[in-house]
Formats: sequence, structure tokens, C-alpha cells
Amino acid sequence: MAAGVTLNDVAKAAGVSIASASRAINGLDNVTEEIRDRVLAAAGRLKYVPHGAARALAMSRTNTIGVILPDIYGEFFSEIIRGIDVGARARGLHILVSGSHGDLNEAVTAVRSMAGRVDGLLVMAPYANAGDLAGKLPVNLPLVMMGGSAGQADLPSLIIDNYGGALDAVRHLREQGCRRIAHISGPENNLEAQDRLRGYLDGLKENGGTQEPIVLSGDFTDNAGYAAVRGLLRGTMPDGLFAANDMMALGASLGLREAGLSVPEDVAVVGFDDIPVTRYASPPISTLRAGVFDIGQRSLELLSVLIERGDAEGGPPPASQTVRPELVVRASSRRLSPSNA
Amino acid sequence: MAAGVTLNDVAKAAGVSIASASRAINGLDNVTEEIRDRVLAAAGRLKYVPHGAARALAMSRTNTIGVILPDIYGEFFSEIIRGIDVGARARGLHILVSGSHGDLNEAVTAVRSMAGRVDGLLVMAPYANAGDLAGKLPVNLPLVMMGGSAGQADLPSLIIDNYGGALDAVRHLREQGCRRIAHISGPENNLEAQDRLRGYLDGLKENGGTQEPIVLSGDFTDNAGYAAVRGLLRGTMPDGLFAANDMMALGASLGLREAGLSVPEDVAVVGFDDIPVTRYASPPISTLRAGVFDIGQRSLELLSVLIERGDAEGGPPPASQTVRPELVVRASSRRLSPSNA
DNA sequence: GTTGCGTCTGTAAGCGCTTACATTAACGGA
DNA sequence: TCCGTTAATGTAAGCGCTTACAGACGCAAC
Repeated sequence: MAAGVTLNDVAKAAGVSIASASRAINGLDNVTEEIRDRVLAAAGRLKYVPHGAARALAMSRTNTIGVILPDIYGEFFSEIIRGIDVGARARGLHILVSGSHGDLNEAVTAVRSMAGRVDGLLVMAPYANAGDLAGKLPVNLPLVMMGGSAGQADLPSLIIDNYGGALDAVRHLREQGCRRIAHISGPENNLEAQDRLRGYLDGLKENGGTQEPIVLSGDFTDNAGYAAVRGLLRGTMPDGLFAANDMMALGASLGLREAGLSVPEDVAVVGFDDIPVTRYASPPISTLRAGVFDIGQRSLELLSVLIERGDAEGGPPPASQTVRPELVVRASSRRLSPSNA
Repeated sequence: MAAGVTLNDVAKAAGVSIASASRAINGLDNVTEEIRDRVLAAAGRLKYVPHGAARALAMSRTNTIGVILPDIYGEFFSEIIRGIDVGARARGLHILVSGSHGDLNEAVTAVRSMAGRVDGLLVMAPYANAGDLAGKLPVNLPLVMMGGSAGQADLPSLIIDNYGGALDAVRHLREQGCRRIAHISGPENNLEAQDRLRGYLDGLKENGGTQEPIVLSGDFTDNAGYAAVRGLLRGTMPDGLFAANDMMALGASLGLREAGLSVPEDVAVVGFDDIPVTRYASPPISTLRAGVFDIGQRSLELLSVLIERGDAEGGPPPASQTVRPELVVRASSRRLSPSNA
């Protein structure tokens, strides 16, 4: 189905053995100039293109790494994929992407289907018990977890300090004079969302804070942010809003403006992730820069170290790295003076 | 490297032949219950996971399609990938992505490296003479071009009517009373950008228009849009701006606001592509909705038809589809009344 | 004219899987 | 009891490639 013309055909056409053909094509040095030329000529003439799967099988090396994401929608994932791709290209690797995995089982299926097609795996699986993944995996397949909650099993991972970031968000809102801070949460079963929620709750209690938590449930989409805000309109408005990600912050900000409220004067808004759009929003959204691009790139580097090392387990303990998001203050939360006593 | 435990191991552990093991694993019906159970049990115990490359080689079927894009940065490509992914998942296919191809040669390299690893290819190659691609390709590899310019070779393709869209943009700006319309163009060697430019130029001449074209060169990035506008500040400002894509329109709009100009009153702005961000910008950007998501999805459908049909050439002529972008008017170009005589 | 060495080329054995074909077993009808 | 069928199982031949190993050849040194 794929190629049609095989190395064998080329060898015959060039009048040499298949071994010589292979050597010529791959640029090994133990081939006569003359033979190399003949082979290359024949290959060109026949439009020969090496068969990837066959080569992978023979060399047990695919030069491809698999990327498993819960979704591939939006800037967040776009950025992460880009980070991975940049790193991959630098190393001559390809990436096999699989998105849209609602739960652990789907992720496991995706992982299994990649066995034998990749040299290693980059997985983002913000589900409970994602540690189980390792158990159901092909043995010996190097794996790096991206994002995810701290201490997720003991796999090598790139962890985002979601809790700490959320804490920073709340602290910042308080410094800006907010006294009633609401939170739009992410999907319930999402570990990162859970950590951000915890950070919000604990942030409220810091320094003897007594504010009752106001948690609006969302699902990481802009519409959820919009809807959450609309739902608030009937009651007392909070004066600060921390959304579990930027898309929801964006939606919320839009909803607030449509309701005639001003951001940040009436309600200060902070998001999470720092996706590129935030700076084009009106007002630009304050957020926690998780360095999504870097996460992708660094995960890939971590993974390729594991791959080169030629082992998945064993050796020194997997080096996990934690990234503490950095608060980026933009107009959506910058108040000139504290608002109400 | 990959799996370690092979079907053979499973067969032995279960005390059956490798053929039976294969049949049991793949759910064929000509296996006894008892054998199936034994095999499945053994497979579970050993953590057996089928080896993709081997299977692909044996079946000459990979259930994977390759996606070649010039870049994978930003919402535009994110959307296209998502469209493809959604279509692919519906058919149980995986996608092998490759981005960042500055020119035809890089694209050709990417394509060749996918041979034998995919059942078909989705290529976006907005370069001159992209038709040459076909010549350097493995024979028999089904291929669908995405976007690209009309009549690009005679490959099956999904074509965006860039020219027509640009024409609509200019017409719209004129209807809004603009008399001096500038264009921020895309990369010079990009065919889509060229078509949009042509549309702009011809649009100016319609109905006896005599305005001198004002073309600012850009490269599809937000920064380029921003820079283009800054460059204009020293001279006479246009009152209408058509950017070759949304990112540049976004950057331009930001630049205009920073310069104290109002959009759309002082300058009406129109972009191209309708990436999701446009609606969160301030003001929301008018644009031409190319239906990026749909393009991805429809390309995939077209491709899978070709694959099922089991041929790349031959058969009825390749059915190309043309998509005419739809003008979406938002605040960035909506004026209540014509501005100047 | 041997012998020995180094270099290039060819032969063939896999990589892990599917699948056509051969083999065997099981069963019912004559 | 024997044979013809059908169905389950096993054997082995690839899929297209890499690569260890052996063979062939040329050349210098003895």
C-alpha cells in the first residue's frame, strides 16, 4: 500500500546485492563510489523511499516520540505541542500526537496503540490515579509525565506548581484590595484543577482571612467562564475573580463587560497559564505564566535523555522538575487604589 | 527497545502456537473460548502490548495518517489539527504531525520520512511549485493538499478561495466608507498570501476605484501587524486596514490603540481566518471565516476515501473542493456612518 | 608462488507480526 | 467402521529493512 518500490527493487536495478544497496542509501563508508552512484541513481529513477515501519522494526528505533494529551484544542495545547515539536526537530525526531482523552482508560488505549511506533512517550494525564498508567504500559518504554499533580506516582515528570500559583493569584487579588474573591474551577476530576482550587481555598485563609469561599464550577472552556459570571449577576458580585485557566478568565471578563461591569474596577480578574491570547483581550488578562512552551520543550529533553540512556527504569531516580508559575500582572487586575474598605 | 515481550512469549506462556495467540489477541472468531482465555490471561500477566511497527509491516496498514504543516504555532494550526484529529479519531486513526517547514525541500524531507509509517498524507504547503511534491513522493501514497492555491498541480485538495475572500474584505471596507485602504501582506513566497494580496489589489480597482494600493509587508505574526502599523504613524493614516491574517490584524489593532487611534472609527480593521481569539480582542476583529476546523476535518474525510479506495492515482479524477470564506463583521470594522466624504 | 591482511560485496538471519496453507481432530451419516 | 466435512490449531512464509558473518579479491611481503 505504501511505497511499492522496495530496496530490493533498487538493488536489482543497480545490479548489486540488497546489502550494498542498504549501505549506499544509508551513507555507510564501506561502499565503492561506483556502487554508491549506481544505487543512488537507481533509487532516484525508481522513486524509492525507505519504508519507515520496516526500518523501525529492523533497528528497533523509530526516531519518533509519542505525545498523549487530554485534548488538543486551544492555545494551551498548541503551545505545548510547539514546545515539543521544536525540541523534537532539534533532535531529528518526529511526533505522534493523540488528543481527546477524557479519562484514564482512553489514555491507556492511546498509549498502547503507540507501542512499537515510538521510542518514548510524553503524557499529560491530569486524572486521578494516573499513576496506574505505568502499570498498564509496555515495559521498558521511557515515559515522561507533563504537568499533572505533584507526586503523581514516581514517574519522571515535569510538574507545574498549581497550588503555589493559585496561592499567588489570591494573594495578589487581596493586595489589590479585593475582599470577596470568587473562583471558577476546572473540571472536577482534573488534578491540576483540584490543586488550583486548593490553592484558592488556602489563600483565602492566609493571614487570618475569613472570607467564605465562592466556587463556581467550570470546565476550562471560555463558555464556562462566561456562564459562571452570568450566574452571579443575580446575587452580590464578588470584587475579585480567580479563574482556573485563561480561557475561562477570558469568558468571564467578556461576561462582566456585557453586564456593564468594569474590569478591574468592579471586578479584578486573574487567569492561569498565560496563553498568548491574554494580552490581546480587553483588558489584557492577568495570569500565572506556567511557561507552557518550556514545559513541552523541557519534557522532550528529559525524555530524550531517558531514551539515550536506553532504559526506562533502573539507573538513578527519575529526575522530576517542578515549575513555579510566575504571576503576570496586566490590566485586568491592576487597581490604582484599594476599592472598598 | 520498545516492548520486550513479544507475541511469541505470550504464545509460549499460554502453551499455544503463535498463530493462535495472534488470533486470540485480535479477536478472530476461530479460536476456542479456552484458548482465548489462556492467551489473554498470559498477555495480561506478561503485560504484552502489540508492536505497532511489526504489525504495520505485516499488514501494510498503519492506521495512521501523516500531517505536514508549514508550522504548528498558533490558533490557526491548532484548529486545523483539531479538525483533523476529530475526524481521525472517528475513524480510529492516529496522526503523525510534522511542522515547521520553511520551504518545499523541508516538506519533501518530511514527507519521505513518513513513508511506510502512514496510510496517507495531509499536506499544507503554501509554496510556489508545491506541485513538485507529487513527483518526489513515494508512488501510491494517497495525498490531499490543504489550503494552498487553486489549481496547485492536479492533486486532490481542499482549496480556500483566498482571492475571493480578500475581495470581500475590500468591498466590505469600502461599504463602511473607507477611502484609503491599506493591506498588510503575508510572507512573499506564500501562495495564500499572494492570492489575498491579489484580491486586495483587484478589490481596489472594482467599480472604477482609483486608490493607490498601500501594501505593508508582514509575515503572519502579530508582531508584524504591530510593526506595520507603527511604521505608518509618521505618514497619512489609512482609514481601512485589511490584514492577510487575524494575528496580524490583532497586532495592528493593538498598535493603533496604543497610538491613540480608535478602531473602527479612525481605522477599520479586517483580518482573515477567523481564529477563535478574534472575538476576545478589543474590539473584536472582523474577519473572513475560512472554517479552519472544517478544512481539517474535510481534508481527512477526503483522504480516507482515497485510502479506502486503495489507490492514489487512477480512478475518477481527484475531487477537489473549494471553500469560499465567509465575511464575519465584528466591531473592528462596523461604522455607524461613512466617515469622510 | 605462497601467505596474510584489509577491504568490499554478498548471503542469510532475524526484527514481531499476520495469514495462507497444511495438519489434525471431531463428528455425523452411510 | 469408515469417509467426508467442518472447524480449530499449527507451520512457515513473508512484510522491507539492517547487519553479523562469510566469501572474494587485490596487494604487499616473504
